[in-house]
Amino acid sequence: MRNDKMTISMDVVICTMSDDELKVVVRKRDKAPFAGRFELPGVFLKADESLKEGSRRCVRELTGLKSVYMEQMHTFGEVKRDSRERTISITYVAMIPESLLVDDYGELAIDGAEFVSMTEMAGSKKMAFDHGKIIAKTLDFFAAKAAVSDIAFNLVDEEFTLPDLQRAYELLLGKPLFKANFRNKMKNYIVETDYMTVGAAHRPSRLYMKIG
Amino acid sequence: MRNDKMTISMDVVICTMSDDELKVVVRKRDKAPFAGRFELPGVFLKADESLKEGSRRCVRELTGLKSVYMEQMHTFGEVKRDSRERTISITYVAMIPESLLVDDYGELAIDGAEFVSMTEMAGSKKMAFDHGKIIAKTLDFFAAKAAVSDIAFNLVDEEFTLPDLQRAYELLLGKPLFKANFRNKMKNYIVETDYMTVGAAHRPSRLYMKIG
DNA sequence: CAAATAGTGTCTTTGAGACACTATCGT
DNA sequence: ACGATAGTGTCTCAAAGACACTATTTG
Repeated sequence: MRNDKMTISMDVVICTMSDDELKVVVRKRDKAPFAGRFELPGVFLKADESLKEGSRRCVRELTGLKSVYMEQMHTFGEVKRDSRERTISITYVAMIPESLLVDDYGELAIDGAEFVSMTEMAGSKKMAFDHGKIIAKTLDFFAAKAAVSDIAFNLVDEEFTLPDLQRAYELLLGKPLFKANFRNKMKNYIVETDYMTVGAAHRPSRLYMKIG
Repeated sequence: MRNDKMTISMDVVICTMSDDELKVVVRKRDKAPFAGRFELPGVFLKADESLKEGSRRCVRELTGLKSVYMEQMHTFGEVKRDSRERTISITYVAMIPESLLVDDYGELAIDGAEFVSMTEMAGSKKMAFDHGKIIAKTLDFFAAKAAVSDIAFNLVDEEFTLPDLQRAYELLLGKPLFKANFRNKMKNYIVETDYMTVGAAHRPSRLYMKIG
């Protein structure tokens, strides 16, 4: 019986919401193959760590964050997806509120990494390897998942405004929602705090928190 | 940089509907570890085949069937899931109408394999390795998927009765459905044929086909 | 005041859920 | 006629979808 061993890469689609867009954290490759293109952050799985540990290590090494919402998304294994060597990519999705990723100037606070628009990179040749395909699949994953779960809450801070939460839902679902309907539905899952946003040139927005 | 290589096992949860239950095709192990327990059919992924090809090969070698509905489900990679050697299990789900699997006596027509109840094996210690956990996860996968897609059609023949299709939905969703409501909803996705079931000691049932 | 965004009231339409009934076979 | 399963009609209620309105801030 043949028993070919292979390299396992744990790649993570680290997503956040910024400038009314879904963004993903990427690095620019400086070596062949695909020099100059973007790649998803990834690590090689170690012999003594589980998939969850490996993907968490990837996020931790890059962002310094330890408790981040993560979920396994899909495993990619086309024979030639990496021209150098057969590599299986087990991909996880991470969702992080923007506030945890940016510095005081609103810039991504990770050396050698940057935010790029997910819709722009979905299926794009600007991404190295099959990473454009991975991002495209992530968008499908989001649309399916946001319709039946709470994942949108992972894109906002612990205290959030309803307009912000609605934007998160809309970006994940890929379609606009009616404000009044959205707010009615959310009523059951949130509680108001006593705080309001301040300083904007329009009516202030109340801050809410998630229930459960 | 470390780059540990690992063995990849493609394991397939081959499901069908039989005796008003979801059944999965398993083999009884005759060697340690877990001798005497059931295991899911699986193959080791070859260096020159994709994940899809590997999982299809598994199904083909076991059943002889070539065009079967299959979908990637989840990848399991706990360090000690196989005591002999670190093995990553990339699991696919296959759904096959019972008629394609059984002989003239209604018995599973595969040497050394048998049908067992999925609900009975979900999380059970009767399964080798973490295969009980894999089956449990498959049931969750089904419940989520059947609510938003047509996978249930994969459990019935090309021409099927509505009572049969409803049973498929109910088993996948894990809950009973109201007949009248179910039929109203299905109206848009099926067409009637001119044929009816015969011979049963009750009113005959019309055969339908899927649209699209 | 105007511009901009936050937030509410309410109508219509759709579909989920539920129940009761009728229909047609074999024995 | 009876037991069994197939199939239909219809009511209710909750949620989706849609629109129009009011409210509160800054400049």
